[in-house]
Amino acid sequence: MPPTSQTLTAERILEATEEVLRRHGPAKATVVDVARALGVSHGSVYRHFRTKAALREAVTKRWLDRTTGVLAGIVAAADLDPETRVREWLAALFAAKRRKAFDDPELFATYSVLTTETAETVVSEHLAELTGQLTEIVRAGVSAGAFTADDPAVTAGALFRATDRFHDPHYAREWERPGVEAEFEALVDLLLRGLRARH
Amino acid sequence: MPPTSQTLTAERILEATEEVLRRHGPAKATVVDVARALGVSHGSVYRHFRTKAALREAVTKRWLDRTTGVLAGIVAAADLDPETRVREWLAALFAAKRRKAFDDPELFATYSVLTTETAETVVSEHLAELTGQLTEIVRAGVSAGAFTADDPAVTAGALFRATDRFHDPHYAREWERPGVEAEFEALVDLLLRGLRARH
DNA sequence: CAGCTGACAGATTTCAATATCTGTCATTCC
DNA sequence: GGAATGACAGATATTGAAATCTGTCAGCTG
Repeated sequence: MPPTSQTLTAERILEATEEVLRRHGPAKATVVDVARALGVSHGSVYRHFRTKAALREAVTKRWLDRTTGVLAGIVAAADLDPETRVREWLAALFAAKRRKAFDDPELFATYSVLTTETAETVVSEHLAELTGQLTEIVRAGVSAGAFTADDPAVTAGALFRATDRFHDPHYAREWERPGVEAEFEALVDLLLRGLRARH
Repeated sequence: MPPTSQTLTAERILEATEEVLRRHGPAKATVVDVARALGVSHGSVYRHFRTKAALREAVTKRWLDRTTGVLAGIVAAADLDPETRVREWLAALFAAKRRKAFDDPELFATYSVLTTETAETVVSEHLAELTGQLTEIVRAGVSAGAFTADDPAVTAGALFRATDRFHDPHYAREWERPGVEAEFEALVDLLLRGLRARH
């Protein structure tokens, strides 16, 4: 490992951590490994992250935030009609998760483990942000008269939970089974029928 | 342990196995323990179950079937209107799972582990039976003109998956959080709106 | 003097020897 | 003779000693 004599930043540590996690998996990735990969002593890593848990938490948050970013675009697309936006947002969420799980199964498994062991707050903030985005879309649909929803936040929560199977990593194995696409479509159809305002 | 000199049946072995699992948990429950509890040699257990896996599978099936039995009653109640039947069936499923998880958390955890390690077929047959029951109710609702559903089996599948969070043991921790009841109601309301036939 | 190092104590993990368990089957028992 | 036993081989789990890791901090370095 080259001693890469740049200044040591939190960002560089996170990159190295991700690399170490990819190489060794969550069980065997150590702070010493991360330090070695950066060509520094492990004491230096502790200057930027108080504990190993904090480091893992930060790298997990980074990973989760990447997905959030992708979806933000659909929330912003206010020109589309409400139904299409809900449909596309849910489809994009499913597609994003599935792509991650399929493209690099080991890294996905690694982060699945991290999300279960990491502080509750990181994950629940991630989920809160996602349902927040969905609430935004539902609210716009209600304003436009396309949807019926007493409380958009509650309804968005229901939509999000109803589609758990298609974004919760716990179900990742199911995502490659044939027919999932159809199951997803059938569920979203049902949900959108329930969401539609009666004329 | 008294040597209980009754004839050794598969049923008695299953009862003893459940007891041993309750006492020792899934990781430490051995066939030798089961035999000891029955006052027989472990060779006798192997006369009734070819492998330890088969024994665990049988005891798991027994446990799953108990839930299925409870719900069958609601399917049979053809006098209720379709919406009420769907609502009550889903509520009964949630209630049954939640009761099991709450009344005896350790045994519930034990069986949660067993269902993940046990042969895929036992669990998927259980799920198939449940969605079968739900299909029955949806089909009756369509016949009565109360529901719209191109294919009742597909729709029932969507309903079942949409409510995963409220019956999949993986989410058991969520079931004691305050507000779950409301979340459940909101979701079922949304689903029933989607299911209703347009007049 | 701000950032980094490396030695250190206590916690955790690894590893190999030991003990227990699974599954079989020749023999015993009723 | 049908059911149960218990000794056995190979597989799996447990244990405790040694190695590694986490987190701290006094001191070095540029």
